[in-house]
Amino acid sequence: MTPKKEENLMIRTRFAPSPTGPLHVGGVRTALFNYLFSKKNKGDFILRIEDTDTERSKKEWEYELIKDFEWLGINWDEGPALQDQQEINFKDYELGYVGQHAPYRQSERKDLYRKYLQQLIDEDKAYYCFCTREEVEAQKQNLMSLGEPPVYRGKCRDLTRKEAEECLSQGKNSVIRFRCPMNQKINITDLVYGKIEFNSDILGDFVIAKDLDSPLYNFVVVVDDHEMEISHVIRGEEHLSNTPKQIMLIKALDLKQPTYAHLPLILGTDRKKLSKRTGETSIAKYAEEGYLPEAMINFIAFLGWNPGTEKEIYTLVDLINDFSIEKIQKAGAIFNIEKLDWINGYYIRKKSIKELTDLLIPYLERAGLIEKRSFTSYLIKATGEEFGRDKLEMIISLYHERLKKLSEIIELVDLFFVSDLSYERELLQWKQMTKEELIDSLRTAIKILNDITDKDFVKEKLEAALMPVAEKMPNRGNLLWPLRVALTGKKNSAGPMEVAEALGKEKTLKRLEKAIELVSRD
RNA sequence: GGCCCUAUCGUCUAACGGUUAGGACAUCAGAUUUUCAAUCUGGUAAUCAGGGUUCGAUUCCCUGUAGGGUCACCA
Repeated sequence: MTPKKEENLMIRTRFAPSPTGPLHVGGVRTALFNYLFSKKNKGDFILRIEDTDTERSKKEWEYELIKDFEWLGINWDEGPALQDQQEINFKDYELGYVGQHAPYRQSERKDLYRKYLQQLIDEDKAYYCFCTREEVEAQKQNLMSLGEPPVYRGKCRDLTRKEAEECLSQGKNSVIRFRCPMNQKINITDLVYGKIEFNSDILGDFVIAKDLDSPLYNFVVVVDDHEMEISHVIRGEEHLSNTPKQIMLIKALDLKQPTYAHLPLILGTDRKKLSKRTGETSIAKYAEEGYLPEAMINFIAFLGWNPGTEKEIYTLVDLINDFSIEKIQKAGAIFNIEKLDWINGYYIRKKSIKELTDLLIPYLERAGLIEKRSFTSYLIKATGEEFGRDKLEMIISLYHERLKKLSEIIELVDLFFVSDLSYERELLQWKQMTKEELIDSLRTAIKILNDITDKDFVKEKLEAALMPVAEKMPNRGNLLWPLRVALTGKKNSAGPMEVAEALGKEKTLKRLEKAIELVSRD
């Protein structure tokens, strides 16, 4: 049992979420930094499920959380493991574990906690408290109004063991409090914030368990981090004020203190801790919106960290290579969605059309625009037409550079999947064109396009036929703008030739006729 | 209120105590365009305030100010 030297040097980090809701982007950042730090140092990254709060913890959130990390491409060396690699759904969800310290779910480690809890009680370092919540709350309010630290200074501290046992046997409601030593200096050397000193007086006798079988956060975290041999605790700054409590427990239990690194908060636009009030916080929602995992990783990594160079496009692997804890910022960082959009657009542009198409098909299907027919063919739901994968890729390529997030594809390409366009006739008009000029322009376009065979109905050929005529007009827009609007029904879109090609000759001409009809109508 | 943390363009940030305070996003202008996007070029824009220390502070120290976190039988 004597620890080997290598074990002491081993870097082991953990992310310890509680499955009480959707995974928060702040949680992702914490997990990411733990992951990067461990991988950078050839160490292990552990995922531990903190589900001691049985009221709020749900298996379903745990499942979602694991799926989210799978999506992000962050994996762990120890922790819950999906039973098989297959696509699973929540109904079939069952956990196995990988790693030497299983189980990794706190609800399954009760025996362990009880042992440590009992030890503290036996050594009189913890005691039963029978005060009611109301009493404690009133006391706290009173102390706050006096400007004193709002800590527990109750009477149960001095109960003899016998008195306590008596109350217990009477079935009185109780909690277990840590007998926190007074007037002790607690020094933390935080890897991000440096030296921080607390005085133990501000802690009071905090509650460490509801009963022997229901330990609470500050206690279990200490036990588990020790049992799992965590070397570095990297977590959000909101935990900084919990750290002295945990250190006091570590001392009482005579355990080894891990190294701490607290991460600055991710802020909303109101400069407060990011919350639903000021922006979307759930990583799954970002995935749904069509942000790419590599963009999320890249963006989140740069919230409170930078490599110190001007490079800012980073893959997960690059991040592992260049990550260093010294470069972590001390001040909170606002979650700047504009920059995220830019990074996401960048990664979208880096995708091949094939990859992008694969990513986009589910969005088109969900929007009810298309339906998959076979491996390479699809159905336009509005018209019943069948078309091939190559056509789909062609359409998507037109919008490759215009996409900031995947979900935007719908409003961009819907024009290819509807039978009738609807738009205001004013939109057809380019600059100061009269109604007659407009009709004339559309007729010209029809005439030119009609002469082109189906086979030659491709961008280059269309350009060759249309452009010379357009050049002769007072302004190219006189011909091209009405044509483009007639085909797309939109103020902004891809160019008219490529849209015409994607539409095909028949639909192109039909839409031009419709446009003339629309303009002529009185 | 107690304790703790923080402070450079609007935002994310760079700068051995010596730089015309740099970059990116956003924004503005120009180029390119039938529109939008993409791309290229250029511009606007910051050291919270006051004291020290120093030949010299964005940088070190103090005070103030402003923001934030936390004070659960949640994590």
